[in-house]
Amino acid sequence: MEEIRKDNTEEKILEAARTVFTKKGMDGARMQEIADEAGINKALLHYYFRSKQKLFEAIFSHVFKQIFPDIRSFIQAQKPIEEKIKIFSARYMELLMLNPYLPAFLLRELQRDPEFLASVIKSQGVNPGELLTMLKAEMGSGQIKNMDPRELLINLLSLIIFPVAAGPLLQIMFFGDDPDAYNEFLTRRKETIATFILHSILVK
Amino acid sequence: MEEIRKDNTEEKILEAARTVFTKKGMDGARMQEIADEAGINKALLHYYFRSKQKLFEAIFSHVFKQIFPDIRSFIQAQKPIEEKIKIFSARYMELLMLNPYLPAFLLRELQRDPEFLASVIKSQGVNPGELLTMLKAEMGSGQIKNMDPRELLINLLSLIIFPVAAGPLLQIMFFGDDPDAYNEFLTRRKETIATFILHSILVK
DNA sequence: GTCTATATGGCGATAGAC
DNA sequence: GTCTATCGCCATATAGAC
Repeated sequence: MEEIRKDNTEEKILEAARTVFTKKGMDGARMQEIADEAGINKALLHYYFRSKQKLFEAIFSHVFKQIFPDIRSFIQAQKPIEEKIKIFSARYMELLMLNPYLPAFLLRELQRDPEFLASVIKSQGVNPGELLTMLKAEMGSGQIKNMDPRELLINLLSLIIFPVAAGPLLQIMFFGDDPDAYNEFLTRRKETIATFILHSILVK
Repeated sequence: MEEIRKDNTEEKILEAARTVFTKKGMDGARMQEIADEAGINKALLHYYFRSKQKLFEAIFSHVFKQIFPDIRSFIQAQKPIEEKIKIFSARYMELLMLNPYLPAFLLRELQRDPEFLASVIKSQGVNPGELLTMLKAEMGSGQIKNMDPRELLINLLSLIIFPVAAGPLLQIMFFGDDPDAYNEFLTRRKETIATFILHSILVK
């Protein structure tokens, strides 16, 4: 259910703020730069959003919603666990490759203001419980090895998110600073991550 | 080979700057806060390090050296690959658990100024080539499955680094915001990461 | 709603006494 | 080497015309 981005000023501000904040972070972003990006002036930013903090919070909540999307749309309940993990990896990698700044942005800001993070989590009702219950059920039915489902989920998230978050570094160190080569590597991972995980958890 | 931290002013500044910079980042850090942490005044910071930028660069280089430590001290050449991976995981996790701010700090700053990052990498002569060659040799001798050694290494780093970098978030979402529970989880990973990896790559 | 002009505060950096 | 006092700039935020 995609929101329709209207061509009004508020939407232009939100899009500009998203661009600048995710790249520079709260501390590094400048209201002037956001205004330039939106093609307006600083005063108008304060007219629509009272302060930089308020504007940031709007962006953060939106980004958070995006990076913790509705899990049910990823994982259809009737498919076998192999399929679920394959689909989840591929879709999530695609999402991050389209928004490569998001992971590092989130990691940065959750360290800067953990209390605000906690409030966002609460207000948005993120419930990993459902996902963990599904994994536990798969373990109970003998499809995959018995383990702490949190560990499995965190392993999966690590393999997907870290290579994007650390992209600039890994690209330089392992791929001769060639963006195309690194993007190909990330694209391959859409499949290899699932393979890698499944080799570890499938009951032989 | 640990440097002896002398009790002189320069060392006090470096330690204070490290504390503040790794927690707040370059943009969020304040010279006043560093001075307070060091028990001196702002002017003295500029006396020892000309500018905030210079002080930051000193800290960044030091931290970078720490997080890309001499690999040879981790991995003794005569041991089997299973042992090498176990030792590497455990030692690296210990290092990060003692310095939980480092991963997020590095991820933040490498995005802020990729060119400075590249210059640090060059000047410090980081050579993952040696490590990749070792992995490739293990594959050639049939110990582990044939794959892109970069993929294996990046998977290993992902599983180690991400859970620390995203610690504050994962702790809230999966561990009832209990720091002790989360630390126990990380401690368990010192072993489970190696197990997880080895299940995927060992030739049966 | 949108703009220009300006107030207000904070921060990096320096001057200069000791 | 270490301090106090201060400069000068820049960023957020507001006042007020249109």
